[in-house]
Amino acid sequence: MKTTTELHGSTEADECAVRSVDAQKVAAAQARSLPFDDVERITELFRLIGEPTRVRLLYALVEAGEMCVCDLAAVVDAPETSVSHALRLLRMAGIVRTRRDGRMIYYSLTDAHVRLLLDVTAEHLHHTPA
Amino acid sequence: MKTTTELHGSTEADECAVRSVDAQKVAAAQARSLPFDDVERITELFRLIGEPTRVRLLYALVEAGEMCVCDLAAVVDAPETSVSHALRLLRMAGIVRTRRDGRMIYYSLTDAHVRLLLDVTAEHLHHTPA
DNA sequence: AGATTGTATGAATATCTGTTCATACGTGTT
DNA sequence: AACACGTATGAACAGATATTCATACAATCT
Repeated sequence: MKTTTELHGSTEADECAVRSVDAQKVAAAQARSLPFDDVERITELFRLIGEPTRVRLLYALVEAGEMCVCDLAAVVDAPETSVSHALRLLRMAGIVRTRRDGRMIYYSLTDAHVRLLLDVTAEHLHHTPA
Repeated sequence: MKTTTELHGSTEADECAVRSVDAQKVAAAQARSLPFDDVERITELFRLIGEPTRVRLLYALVEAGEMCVCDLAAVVDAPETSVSHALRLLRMAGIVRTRRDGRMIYYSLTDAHVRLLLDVTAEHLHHTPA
C-alpha cells in the first residue's frame, strides 16, 4: 500500500509538479483511468492467478470439474495444507466455491470468467515467442 | 525470484503416496494439466498484471496509446523512477515495447491480448458483487 | 464416547517484491 | 566541450507472501 507521505526536502510550490510532454494525452488517460476500487479488484484477481500452485489448481478445476482438496493436492503434487491455504485465498476472492458432502469438501469454479481468462492467455502464449 | 516451480516430491520413495478419492478425475486432470513452461509463463503474465501501478500503466496505454515515461508517471501519479522500474518488468515480459525518439522513450502495448484480458476482467467485475 | 478421516487455521520463517535513493547512461543543446 | 534532460539501473530497505508445522475443527465410524 502506498501511504502518501509528502515529506520531501522542499516545501516549495510544485517544484516537482508533473510536467507533461503531451498534456492532452495525459488528461485523456487520466479521465478514462480506472476507479480506485476497480484497480483493487482487478489486481487482486490477477495476483491470485499469478502463482504456480493456484493457477494449476484452477486449470485442474477447469478440466475436471469439482474436486476435493486431497484430489487437487494429488493433481498439482503439493501438500494438502498448502493446497488448502491456496484454495482459501481463491474462495475468499470469490473465484472458487465449496460444497460440503460428508467430510469431503468439493471445490469448483464460481463462474466461467476465469476459464475465459486462462484461454485468452493460452492464446497469448501461442502468438508470442518465449 | 523463483524461476522454477519446484515440485514438492520427496526424494524418498513415495512415503506420502497420493491417496485419491476419485482416481479417474485425478488422472484426467493430470493428463490435461499444463506443460511446465506454460505454467511459468502464465503465472509470470498474471503476476505482472496483478499489481496496482502496473495495471494502471497498462490501462493508460490501452486508453491513450503510446506514452513516454514522464507522462505515464503523471497519469498514474507515481514517481518516474518507480514507473521506470515497473515498465522494465513489463518490457522484459514482452507485454510492452519501446520506441526511442530523441531522448524520449515511448512505451506501448505489444499486442492486443492484454487489452482483451483486461476487458474480460472488467466483465467479471460487473457480474460478481464485491 | 473415542478414534479416524478430510480439511481448516494460526503462527513462524524464509523468500520475494515494490519503493526509494543514488548514480549512470544516452541524447540533444548551448 | 560542458550541461541539461529523459530515462535506466543497482542497492538497500520495508512490507508482503508462500510454505511448513502444529493444532483445531467437523463429520463419520467403531
